Amino acid sequence: MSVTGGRNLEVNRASFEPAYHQLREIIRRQIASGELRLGDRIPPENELAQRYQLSRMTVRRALEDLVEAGILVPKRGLGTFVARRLVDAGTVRIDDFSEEMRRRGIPAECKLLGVRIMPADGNVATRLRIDAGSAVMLLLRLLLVEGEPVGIDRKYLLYDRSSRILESELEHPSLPDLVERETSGLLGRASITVKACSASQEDAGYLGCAAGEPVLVVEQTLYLSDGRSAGYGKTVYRGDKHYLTAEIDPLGIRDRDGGQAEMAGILQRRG
Amino acid sequence: MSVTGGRNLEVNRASFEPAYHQLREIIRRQIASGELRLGDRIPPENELAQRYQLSRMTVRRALEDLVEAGILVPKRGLGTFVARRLVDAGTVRIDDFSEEMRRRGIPAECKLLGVRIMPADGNVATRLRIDAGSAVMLLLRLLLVEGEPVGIDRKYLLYDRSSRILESELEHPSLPDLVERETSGLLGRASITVKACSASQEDAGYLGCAAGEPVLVVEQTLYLSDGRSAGYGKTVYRGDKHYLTAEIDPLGIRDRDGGQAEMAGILQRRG
DNA sequence: TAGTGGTCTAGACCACCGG
DNA sequence: CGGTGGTCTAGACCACTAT
Repeated sequence: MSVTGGRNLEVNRASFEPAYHQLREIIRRQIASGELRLGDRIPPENELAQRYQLSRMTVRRALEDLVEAGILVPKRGLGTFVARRLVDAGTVRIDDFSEEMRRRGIPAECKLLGVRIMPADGNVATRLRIDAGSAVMLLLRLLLVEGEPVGIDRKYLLYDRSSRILESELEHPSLPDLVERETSGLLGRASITVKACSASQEDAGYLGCAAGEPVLVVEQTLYLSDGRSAGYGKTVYRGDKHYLTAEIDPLGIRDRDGGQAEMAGILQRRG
Repeated sequence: MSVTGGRNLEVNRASFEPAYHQLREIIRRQIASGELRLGDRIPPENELAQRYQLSRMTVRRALEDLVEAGILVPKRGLGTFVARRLVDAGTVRIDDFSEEMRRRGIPAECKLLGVRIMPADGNVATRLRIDAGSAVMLLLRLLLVEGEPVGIDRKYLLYDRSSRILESELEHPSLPDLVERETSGLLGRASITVKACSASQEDAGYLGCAAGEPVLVVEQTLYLSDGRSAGYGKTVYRGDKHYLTAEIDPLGIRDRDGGQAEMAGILQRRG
């Protein structure tokens, strides 16, 4: 209680928690509590080093994480400032259905309806950059929650007759999984789109709804490093049964529990 | 041409480009070219330091960026490895319409249709965690591309009669913009959902389509650090005229032009 | 000019992991 | 055990910014 007047404002060098973790959380708490306000300049790195008895490199390591998270904004020659905007836009993570449901804690199943070798139609051929009619492999899966279909998933791969797909590996395949198993070459780039459409007659049949009902469509195309396409996936979700969601919480306010800094993980991925 | 046989494999200390930038790009190029393959172990940090005549801390600074991007995976006691999976899921950035169109390079307009003080209906009241019927402020904007409406945007704010909204500031407001202007307090957390719905009669009128047509709905709720809600935005896009999209390109393969490492920016945000 | 962040060094000790 | 990455130090020089 000597210097600024708060608690938890010193770095405990005896702790197993790295010093830069501790300093990072101290600063984060100072922002969350209002002790540091949006747009404020924080003390210079040298001052923080003196204040907390750390080397400047260690102080920088602490600030680095907060800068990466968009919470601090360094300005050369001027100082480091608390961002004026902690929450701006957001990002929605696109996972394969099984993964997403696991993340959300919702019990879900995937039912493999079939694996077929078939000629590519126009859309698939365009996506895979092959001639229409070329042989492609299709994996068709029904996505269910509580036994009710919520989505129908199609994954198309360039057909290579030398490959052997193991049935046992098809339970929860993500598109990258499949492509990596089927293709030699570096999987380097991907493209994603999310849109709203009307359910086709065929999809409505799978989904147990009427044709024309709104569906959420997530498409993913994967490319190899040489520019070739490697795989195309299209997942069609019933609009009334599935949605995408994300939480943005840069200061870890939701998870605050007064305990030690176990919320450090929040910084690791911005999502 | 003394050591490993490629070009561009030395760090030029006379360059203005930081050494860690150069080493990072060397390693990235080695992965993109196949010289380093997925799952490979890269040389230990001490070896890289010797090889490129850098200190170990500088080597670590170079690797740090690649680890953050998910391209390298360090394992304590074992070494640092090229990730087996460079492209897994992806993230779709959710921007305000104007921002998103600017990013995509599509000319677009926003037309403010009105600002109203009105009682909150059930949905809005729930989102803002207030009683139904409480006064809220609504900003209604029509989103257009080439003069055609593609979306209708509603932003709801807790109404504070002490505030003065300037008409001139309402052209391209994002929800965080508005909330910050209207609310005192730290804007600390946000929640986003993306779903497919049928156009309501009212929205169909704005969008120039039939009621029941599929629409893409993006909802955003902002919270203050004390847990109160601060703003709720709902943007309804014509399903046939607007979609969300993202490109994932961890190795910068799309942008490679053979020139110097001007593609460094790719690492800065995973998006 | 003085102060700031950006980069870099040449060490150090540690925890972890395989053999 | 030896090698690896994780952390940390106490300096250094630089480019940038404001005054």
